[in-house]
Amino acid sequence: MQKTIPKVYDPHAVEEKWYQEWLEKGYFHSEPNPNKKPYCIVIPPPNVTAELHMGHAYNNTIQDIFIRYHRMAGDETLWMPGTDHAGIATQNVVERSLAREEGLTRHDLGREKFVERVWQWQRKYGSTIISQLKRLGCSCDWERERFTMDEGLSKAVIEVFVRLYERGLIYRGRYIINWCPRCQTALSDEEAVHQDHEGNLWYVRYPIKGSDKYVIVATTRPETMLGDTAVAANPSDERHRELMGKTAILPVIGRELPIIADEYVDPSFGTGLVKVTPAHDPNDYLIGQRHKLDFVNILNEDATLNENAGPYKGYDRFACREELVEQLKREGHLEKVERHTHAVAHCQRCDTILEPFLSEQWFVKAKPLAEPALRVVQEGRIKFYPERWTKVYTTWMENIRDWCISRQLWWGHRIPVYYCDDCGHMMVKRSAPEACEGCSSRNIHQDEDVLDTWFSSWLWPFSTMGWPEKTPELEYYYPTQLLATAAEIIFFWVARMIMAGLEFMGDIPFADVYINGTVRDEIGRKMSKSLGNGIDPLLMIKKYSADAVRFSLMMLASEGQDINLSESRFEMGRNFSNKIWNAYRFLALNAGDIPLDSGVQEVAELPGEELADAWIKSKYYRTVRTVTDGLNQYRLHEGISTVHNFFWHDYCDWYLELVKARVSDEASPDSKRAALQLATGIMEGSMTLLHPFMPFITEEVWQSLNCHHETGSIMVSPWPRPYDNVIDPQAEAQMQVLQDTITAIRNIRGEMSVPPGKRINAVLKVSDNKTIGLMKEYSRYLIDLARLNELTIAPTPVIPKPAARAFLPGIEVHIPLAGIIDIAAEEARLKKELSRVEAEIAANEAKLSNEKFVSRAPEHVVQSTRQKKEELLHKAEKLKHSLDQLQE
RNA sequence: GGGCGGUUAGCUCAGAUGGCGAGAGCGCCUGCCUUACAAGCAGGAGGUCACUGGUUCGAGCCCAGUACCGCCCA
Repeated sequence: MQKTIPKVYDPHAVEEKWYQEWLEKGYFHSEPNPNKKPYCIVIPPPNVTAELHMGHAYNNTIQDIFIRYHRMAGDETLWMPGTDHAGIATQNVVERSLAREEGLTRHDLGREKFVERVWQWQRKYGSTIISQLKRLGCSCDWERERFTMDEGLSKAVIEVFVRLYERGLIYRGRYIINWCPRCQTALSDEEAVHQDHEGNLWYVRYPIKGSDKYVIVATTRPETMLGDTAVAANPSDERHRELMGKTAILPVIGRELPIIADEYVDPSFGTGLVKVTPAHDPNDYLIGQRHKLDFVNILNEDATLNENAGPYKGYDRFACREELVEQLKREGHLEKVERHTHAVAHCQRCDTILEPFLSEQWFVKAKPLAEPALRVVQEGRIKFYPERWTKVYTTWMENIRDWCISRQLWWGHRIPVYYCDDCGHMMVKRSAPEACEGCSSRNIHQDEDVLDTWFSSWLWPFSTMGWPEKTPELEYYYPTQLLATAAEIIFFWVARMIMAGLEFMGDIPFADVYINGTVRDEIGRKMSKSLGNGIDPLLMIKKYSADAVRFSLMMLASEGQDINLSESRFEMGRNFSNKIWNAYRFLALNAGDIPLDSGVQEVAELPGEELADAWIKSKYYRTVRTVTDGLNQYRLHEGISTVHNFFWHDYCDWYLELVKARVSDEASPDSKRAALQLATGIMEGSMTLLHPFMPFITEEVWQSLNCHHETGSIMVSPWPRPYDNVIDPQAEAQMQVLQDTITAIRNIRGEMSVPPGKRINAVLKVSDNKTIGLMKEYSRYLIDLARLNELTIAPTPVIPKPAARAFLPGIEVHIPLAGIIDIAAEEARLKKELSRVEAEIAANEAKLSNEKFVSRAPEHVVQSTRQKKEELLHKAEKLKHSLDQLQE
């Protein structure tokens, strides 16, 4: 015992130390290696502005587990990391700091200087989340870190834009898009977040021209009436048939509105008559096109009203609504107001209410790209885990709409389109043209807009590997094996990567998609900044260790289910770390200088003469099998909970307890060495199985164990091979008999309040000779773990009286403790057991007396029911007899 | 309105292809600083598996419907 090992595991220095070591040794780095099978995951690139939250911690732990597992399993494993330039989010952050610190807007600086500021910001803060991922233990290949605005990735973006344009899949057009008046940019449909709002439904009277009658239209956004250019009803709606072809007069403005018939109108909504505002509603826009209506835009880009709004010019949209409703009421145009809940689109980034806005934007024609992307999923070439997300994906793909990709921002990839100032000619080019192709003018300007950030991240699985160049990386790692991400970006990202992969690489980007659940707070609410209910993973890592955070998250998460989290959950991981540490401490303290290098790699080959040895090996290889299968089938929770259970309960509670006697000072050096060798081998194997989940403590323990380590690190050591032939049902059954006997004695001790330190006598009446042999051979197990003094094992021993008794199949346990037994307690204990047994007998009898059960249930089920009933009857008899004896 | 998930011990959750005495961790009760670990050890209490029908010899699990909670889409 040379060294002092602290009783409590201290993770802080350990985690720091090993991460550095791994980095220095280059274990995270991968190079194409034709001798090995590639295994590659591309990280869902976090926003450069992001700070690590629990969702990141969860998602990246999952990825790291698969990466570490496959690296150990012998694959050439690459985890490709990087960050995303996050156009709107990043521009917002920099604009805010500019305003706060210098009182400037981006317009004060001008585009070029502003973009330079963003780059400065990115260089300064962009690595925050990367260093946080390192703290979590992520084994990404940092030498390959990428950023969506890198030169190479930017080149890929331009290339893709040009190719799609040339294929006719990118077009510019004037359509209704989602407009954020605060960010002052267009957004894609996916960036418009719908929330239910308690609003009103205003019923407004529009006079009919040349009559004293009026029509009543219902609207949730009365201010848009200023842009109305028609009134419409469903052609099948009898109520309004005679109105068709007439003209209504728009109040306030006085514009004449044709009354038209259109299938789109829902007769059950409001009065069955709707106002049509083609420039401010996507459905009305389509009606407008069908009926060749006027498109009257009434809004400025900041959502104030423009000159088309007549008297309301210059009003904010909401002030206008209020005033306008007042005016309608005053002038008798307001029929009634109803409460009405409806979905309102908000900006995903800033939560501002969006406006459907008519403007000129760039779009990707989605259908031709979606068709093959739909097919590869339907054909099972790409699989979703859990499987149910397949339907979410296919439904979206089947109803896909064109993708608005232009953004009125400065931070991002600028659209590679150039216009001649003289002749207006438009050119789509990989690099800026010198002169106009049409008129040779040199007065050329580039499109002001940038591209949606997702227009670069949809290329991520191959742009990070050097596309459009033909690189060895693409050749070797593409398609990748796994994408692990959250459900909310299936549409934004997963679906589009599949489209891009097929279009530009001619192959799927990944084979499996693992969709992890959402991390929620303890009462099931999504963690969010505004609710302030988030738990900071970095803080948790400081308090409980990265291993504990990873372990606890995985213990809580079954496949794809959401997890409700509270800080106390991390104690689970901390406690388990401490358990591991102390098991190690036990071995180290006992081994001292004894070299434990057995010269063999596999636990299966380690000698072990005793039943417990065969048993623990058997349990260990069951665990290897379950964990390995679990990892291969994306059942992480099953994997980690199996090792946890094995290590804590089989290994620590039983095996190490049994080993204690074999390593005591009285034991022979040989037996001590053999026992420690196997105990250490199992420990080592357990660390290996745990390593993907808890990389740090497993490395620390593995390095500290006094045995062979030619690989230099657990993270590059081989994953345990399953040895199903070492799984030994007989040893397990025999051990189970001993364990049950020990537990029965412990139960009596507990119920009788016998102090743990006090040794007691036990008499075992065992009917079967084989079992007698077993129990005699391993009587030490009983004596040590049940804390016995004298132990009698015989077919017909002298049965002591009074005694506490327990009955197992073929075994009677008698604890003769005259004077210590509490007769009343024993009676209560036996009665309780008897009533439980009797209830069970009744249940089994009911089954067996059912003819259909006997005739239709499989033979082995009937058999085991019969046998169970027999055993229980026998036991009940014994219990009754014991109760009678107590009276004596 | 359409789709999906959830409802199992006080709390948070496991329970492939229906055959258990329905499990775990935390919490609770009892006894223990038993020389690896009190972040621990031993023992124990606690559940009509949301509800209603159905299929089946047999349902927590399969089918239909209902209720509540949550998410996605329109």
